[in-house]
Amino acid sequence: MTERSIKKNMSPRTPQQFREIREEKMTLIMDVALEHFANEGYFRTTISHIARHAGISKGLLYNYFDSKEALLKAIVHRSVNEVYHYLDIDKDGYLSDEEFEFFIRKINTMLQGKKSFWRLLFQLLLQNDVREQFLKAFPESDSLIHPGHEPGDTNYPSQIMKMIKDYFIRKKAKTGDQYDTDTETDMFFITIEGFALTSIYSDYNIDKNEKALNRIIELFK
Amino acid sequence: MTERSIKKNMSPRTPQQFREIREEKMTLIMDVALEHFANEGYFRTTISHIARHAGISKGLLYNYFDSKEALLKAIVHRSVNEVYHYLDIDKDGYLSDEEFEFFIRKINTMLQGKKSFWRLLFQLLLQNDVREQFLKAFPESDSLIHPGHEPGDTNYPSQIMKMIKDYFIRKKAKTGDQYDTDTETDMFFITIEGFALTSIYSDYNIDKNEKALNRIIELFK
Amino acid sequence: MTERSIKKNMSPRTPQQFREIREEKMTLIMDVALEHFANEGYFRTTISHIARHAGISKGLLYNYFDSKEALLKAIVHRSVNEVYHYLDIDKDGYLSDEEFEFFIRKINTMLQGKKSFWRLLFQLLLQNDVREQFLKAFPESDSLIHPGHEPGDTNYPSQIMKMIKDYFIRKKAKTGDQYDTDTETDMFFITIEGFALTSIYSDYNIDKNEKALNRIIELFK
Amino acid sequence: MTERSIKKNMSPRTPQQFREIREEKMTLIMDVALEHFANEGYFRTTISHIARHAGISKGLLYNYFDSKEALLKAIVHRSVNEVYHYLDIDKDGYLSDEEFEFFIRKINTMLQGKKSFWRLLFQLLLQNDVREQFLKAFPESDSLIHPGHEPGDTNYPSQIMKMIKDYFIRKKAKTGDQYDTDTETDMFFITIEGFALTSIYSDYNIDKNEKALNRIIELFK
DNA sequence: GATGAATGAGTATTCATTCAT
DNA sequence: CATGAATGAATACTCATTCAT
Repeated sequence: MTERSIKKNMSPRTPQQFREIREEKMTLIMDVALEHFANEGYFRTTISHIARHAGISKGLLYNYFDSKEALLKAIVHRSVNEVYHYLDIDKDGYLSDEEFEFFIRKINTMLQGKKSFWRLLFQLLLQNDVREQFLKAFPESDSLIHPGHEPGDTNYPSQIMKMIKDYFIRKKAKTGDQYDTDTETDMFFITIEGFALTSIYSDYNIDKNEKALNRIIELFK
Repeated sequence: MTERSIKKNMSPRTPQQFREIREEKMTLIMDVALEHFANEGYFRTTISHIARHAGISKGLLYNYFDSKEALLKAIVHRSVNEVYHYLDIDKDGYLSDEEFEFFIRKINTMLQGKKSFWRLLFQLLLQNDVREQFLKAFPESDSLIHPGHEPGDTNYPSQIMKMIKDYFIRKKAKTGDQYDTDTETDMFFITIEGFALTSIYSDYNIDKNEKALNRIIELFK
Repeated sequence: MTERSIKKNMSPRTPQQFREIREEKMTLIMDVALEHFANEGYFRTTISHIARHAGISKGLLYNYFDSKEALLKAIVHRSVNEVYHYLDIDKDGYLSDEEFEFFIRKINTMLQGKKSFWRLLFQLLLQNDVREQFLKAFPESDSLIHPGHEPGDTNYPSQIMKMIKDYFIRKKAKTGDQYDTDTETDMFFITIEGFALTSIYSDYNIDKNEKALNRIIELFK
Repeated sequence: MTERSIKKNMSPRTPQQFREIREEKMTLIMDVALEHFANEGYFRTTISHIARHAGISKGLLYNYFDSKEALLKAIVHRSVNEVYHYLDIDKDGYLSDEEFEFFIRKINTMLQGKKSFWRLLFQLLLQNDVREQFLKAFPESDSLIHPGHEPGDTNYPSQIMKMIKDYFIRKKAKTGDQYDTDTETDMFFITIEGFALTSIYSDYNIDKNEKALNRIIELFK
């Protein structure tokens, strides 16, 4: 009995098992990479570093991802999709009055649970050329991140932007408030962005976060 | 008398002239570098690239700055000092009611005039380790950038934070508003940050900016 | 069965194999580097040069050694350890009369076999600052290289120094010679050093070397 | 009266004064350079460093010396000439019995007074290729440094070597000692070299030096 | 699937030397 | 005579990526 035949006798993995191993490893790699990309920056993080911290070899990493950039894109894709799914944006694109507060709280939960990702995303988007590429790859994410960069934003009303704007139009009609709906929509995004930026630091105070969140709801609901 | 014979006056440059040359070149280099660091990111910007765009040799750049990182630090130092000076924070540390609106508009002017710098600074500060170094180097800048990382902010009341808080305390006393002053201060910083982040993109709409600015003043004044 | 199908056995290298490859390559690099460092000097020897002569890429060299200086240090460490081991200094630290001649001949053998290393070491140690570092790294080697820098050598009697001194004390007692033992020890080291310096040139005459060696034994035995 | 005419009125330097200034500066530069070359090594010492420590500009240094290598050569030339002159070798090339002890003491004085130079020279000569160049430039210095590298040294009997050998021939004839004159000459050079190497460190003990010196005289006189 | 040795193109950095003033 | 800004060729070092096993 050769050594080889011994190996043959060990219960071979099923295709299903292979797929599971693959996905587990990919997730592991992406998690480790995200953490380092976010904390030390994409360029300062080396593939060797990621592989070592993930407990695998560089070669294997390249078995899963074609390149460092592909890894980055996979991470962004994954998280953006999660965000979309989580925010339920595709569903009906309508934000009822009852849903508004819930929506804001959802955003907060999302931020808290994925601080690293947001830190990374902000870093990337602040580089003009990366940002352009990103917007091409995720045209829908535009207003998720920054509202109205396009000169004349009515031309590119992304779904989420439209959803919020509709909310403020209805609110104005109902309450008789005198604000300009476009500006109010912008203010809402500005506030959310400021809130996001402030809260994605690991050492940010959780109490302050909650209080600010309540205040935001108070202001815009 | 030919131009050549004029040149023949071989009197050496005075120390003053040398100083001027130095400062001019350093400013040039820093300006060029900032632009590239901000748009393409620190790591993707090469020293060769900076030198070429500044119209000098790589060697000369190293005559003025010890390393790429030293160049980055010099840029940050310069700009932070300018900001401090511009915002006049050291002067009296007191923000009268009349000054409040003026202060916000000043912030806006500052942002518009130094978009590249702010884009760079945000990128850097989003990296946790860089941010720690920065806070060590500019302890006072703490709340200028992000308020309240310290658990219990009463322990580290930076001057600008204190100045704004005092403003809201007085406002509350005067108007009888029922807000929590700490939270209102935080909200102010959150809003300013969101506003900053939104407005530092080169393609950001100037009209929207002005409207948002007015709304912010309306909300907090 | 073609050669190709044999190769198709894709079993990965074992850790043992990896270790062997590593050690072989490190030895190769160090050998090549030593030769060039010794002959052309540390600074005039470029990493590219070493890599080319070792038949590897620069990158690989840096896979094994962190820097050019680390490579130099590794070489020195390796050789010094070999010398220590070869001279058997740690063993009993006692030099019997019978062993004395053998000891001198051993030194000669060691010099002849590692001329490059000694040429390099002498070069390095002649630089005061390098020498200080070296003495910190190898405190025991002190008298191996140069005896008596310390004012009052009784305070720092390194093992080899002590061993030789003891020999001359015994010799004096036995023969009734009237020399000062400290001075005789110094003279021995001085002579050995002069002998070493003279014999480490590749073109040095082997006959003269043998004659001088015999004369040294005659003088000090 | 223009500024220029004022300068004109200041007593202009005479050609003689110019020459003196020139020589003073050159000496200063060479002294500073030698010190650094010896302590930190030729390659680690930069021109900027030398200029700064000499209190002059780099440009001026190049006014005096064509290149870094030219500076090194000038230093070596100067010192070798001084050594020759000091040892009085050209004079008659004859070393009487009375002169022998004086000669050895002279060597010692020379070593003590120019430690840096000797440290530098040893460093240079230990590099095989530099050594070759040196021997071409100073053929006479050969035996000053190392005796008998040439295969069959009778072919290249340098003056100093011959002088010493003659001394030992006479000594043998007079005393009836049974040594081989060639070997004794070699041993003398070996001992002097070892003595030199040991004593050129700044921290070498002066007492030990004196004792060793006396012992050498005792041994070879 | 898994490993880490090996590559090489790229990048920061150094420093002797030149030159306008 | 004197300065130090300016150059550019050389060199150390990095790191994504490939590949044999």
